[in-house]
Amino acid sequence: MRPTVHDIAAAAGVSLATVDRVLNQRPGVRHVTREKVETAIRDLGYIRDVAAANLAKGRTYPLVFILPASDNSFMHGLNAEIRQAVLRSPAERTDIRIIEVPAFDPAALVSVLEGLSREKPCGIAMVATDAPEVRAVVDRLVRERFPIVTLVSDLTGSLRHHYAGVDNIAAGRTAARLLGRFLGPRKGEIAVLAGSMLVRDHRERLEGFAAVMAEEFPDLAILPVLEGRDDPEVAHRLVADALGNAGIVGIYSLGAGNRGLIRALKEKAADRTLTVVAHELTAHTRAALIDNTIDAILNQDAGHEVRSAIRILKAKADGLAVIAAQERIRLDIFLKDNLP
Amino acid sequence: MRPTVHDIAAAAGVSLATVDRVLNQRPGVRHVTREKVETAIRDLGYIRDVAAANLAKGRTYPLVFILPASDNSFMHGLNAEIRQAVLRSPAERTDIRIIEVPAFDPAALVSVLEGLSREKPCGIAMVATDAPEVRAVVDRLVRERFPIVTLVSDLTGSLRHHYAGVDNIAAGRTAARLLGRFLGPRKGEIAVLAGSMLVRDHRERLEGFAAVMAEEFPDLAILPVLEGRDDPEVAHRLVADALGNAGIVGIYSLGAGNRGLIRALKEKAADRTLTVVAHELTAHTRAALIDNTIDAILNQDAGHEVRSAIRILKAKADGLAVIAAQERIRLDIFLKDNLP
DNA sequence: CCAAACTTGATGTACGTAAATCAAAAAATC
DNA sequence: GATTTTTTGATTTACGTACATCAAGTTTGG
Repeated sequence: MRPTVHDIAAAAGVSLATVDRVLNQRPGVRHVTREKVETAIRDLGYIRDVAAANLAKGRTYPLVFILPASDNSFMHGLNAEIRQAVLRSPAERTDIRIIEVPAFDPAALVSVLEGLSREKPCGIAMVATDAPEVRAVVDRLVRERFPIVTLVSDLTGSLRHHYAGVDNIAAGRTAARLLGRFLGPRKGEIAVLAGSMLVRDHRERLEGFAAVMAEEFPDLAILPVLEGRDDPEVAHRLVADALGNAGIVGIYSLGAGNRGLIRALKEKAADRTLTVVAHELTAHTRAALIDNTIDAILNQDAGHEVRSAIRILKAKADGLAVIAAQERIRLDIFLKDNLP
Repeated sequence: MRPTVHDIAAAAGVSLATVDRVLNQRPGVRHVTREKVETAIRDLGYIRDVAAANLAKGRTYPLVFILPASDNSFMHGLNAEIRQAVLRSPAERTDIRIIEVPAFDPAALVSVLEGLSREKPCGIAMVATDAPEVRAVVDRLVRERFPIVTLVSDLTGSLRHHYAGVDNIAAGRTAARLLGRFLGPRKGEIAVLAGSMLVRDHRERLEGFAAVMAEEFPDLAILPVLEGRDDPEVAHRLVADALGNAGIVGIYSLGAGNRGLIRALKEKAADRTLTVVAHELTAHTRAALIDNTIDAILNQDAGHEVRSAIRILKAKADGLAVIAAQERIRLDIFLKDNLP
């Protein structure tokens, strides 16, 4: 059997109360006594039974998820996954609240975060908007000992404890290689459809994409980025216009709004053999992959991101370790053959 | 607060002891009383606190992993992941034992399984050897209420509760599409290196591969399968020989023993532009992907498989639900840009 | 050396469930 | 209606930890 508090008390020659004081870092223990207890803990390999401790404490984990109020499939999916997690709350002792903030609005995000510092949740997961003032509040909250993880979009250079999302530079690079390899010896131009170059993940995807294109596929030229604002209508118009250019052989869609892209492709390019790589698996992109309108989809598993964020926040709140490999968010590549 | 046993006792107008009898399916409760209690449970939305229950029971989960004693990187990796899980045992209340059986030996597997039926573990995870007699014992054990999951290699048509592994037909199909698309307009022959056609997962990969090749890439012909017995030396010899054929433009390696494949490629095909798709990410295949000897790697995450198997066995033992999406084992596709 | 401050022990209750025991009540059997 | 059997209640202990209280012990400082 694994050792209990009683065993350490006996081993250290102190009372249960003293062991408790050491374990929970309560005052009133002399330095030498504390060391005796800590030695016993190490020697016996004592590990606190978190389940029993939580039971005794009646602990719950109040968590807050901060999401941009964006009306696209991916954010809807992310929201749905968090609501799934809410359903599991009783079993997981979590108490999850979702706060929506206007998208691309650092000030709004900052004020929400400042409100939270009063409310004392035991963890915050946020889709970060990349701005200095956001970084500043996040750093302050981390210093005040709030566990914070960024979700989907990171806040590089901040003190956030963890990023639950994909490596977007790698995603862009992968898209470039897929597109380049699929096109083989063909030469021509590549159209890139993004949401907005103000969003860090989109910038990073483009950066990775452009890098590999330049290094390895010099016969393919990237056209100026089309900013579709993650809006299907805008995307449709931009892509339909762009397809007037007969030199386009491939498209990389690195943001949302793929519904518009797909419609434009079906209207204007049914007769052309375009190679298309898009991000985010939704009902629309899935159908387009199956009917060969899209050739490959890169995806991040929103469910995994949410579950991972929760696990990490709980672990941080308890000062426990996590299984690193389990928390790595993969870049999923879907061809029509390996769809889930 | 969520309701406790006390609340249902009060609501049903019975004593705590009776609630306990109902919850734990102990005898000595009249039918009508049992129904009263069950109604109260539903009405109040009572959920048993598994942590408290496990604490009270002093429950541990004795689990058994049965693996083939194969000396290849993948099985070593799988073994290592299980040992990692053993290290987490205290926190997870598991008690994991690994049993190795001779590979490809249904009789050995059967006798181990029969031995287990006496020992009463609360769950069994096994890399299945696909044979009728194995299916028979598995079905018998499942009927005797042992939770069983197959790992890596499935036992189709048996009553096993779950399969923690990838869809190998989809894997083969994906490999074919990658190879076909990467080769583009090139015509020629494709060499396939397998471990053994006696193993179900290898047969399935080939089946999926051949299907897509036939449907979509008629200019590429599949050569007779090279059976490398998952052994680097054998694989090396077979591939080196095969490369005498100048018509080969691509290789699909669907088993283990890739070290031999890679060496053969470097010796005999450094000057040729072969397209190569291989399975399983190891130190060797990773290096080969980076230096362009291999173009894509398909992988199954052994760590995920092990953790998933454990979660599922525990859930089955407690009669609880699992998060289906979390337990789906992805087919990972790695290009040199999205390596972990 | 005495008082104040600090340190430690002893003890009890709680968390939500499991499981056992024994007594009492109800139902079924004759 | 008495007897046996079944059902139910009441109560207790336990799991491993948290946390509070109070008494007793040990150090300090003056």
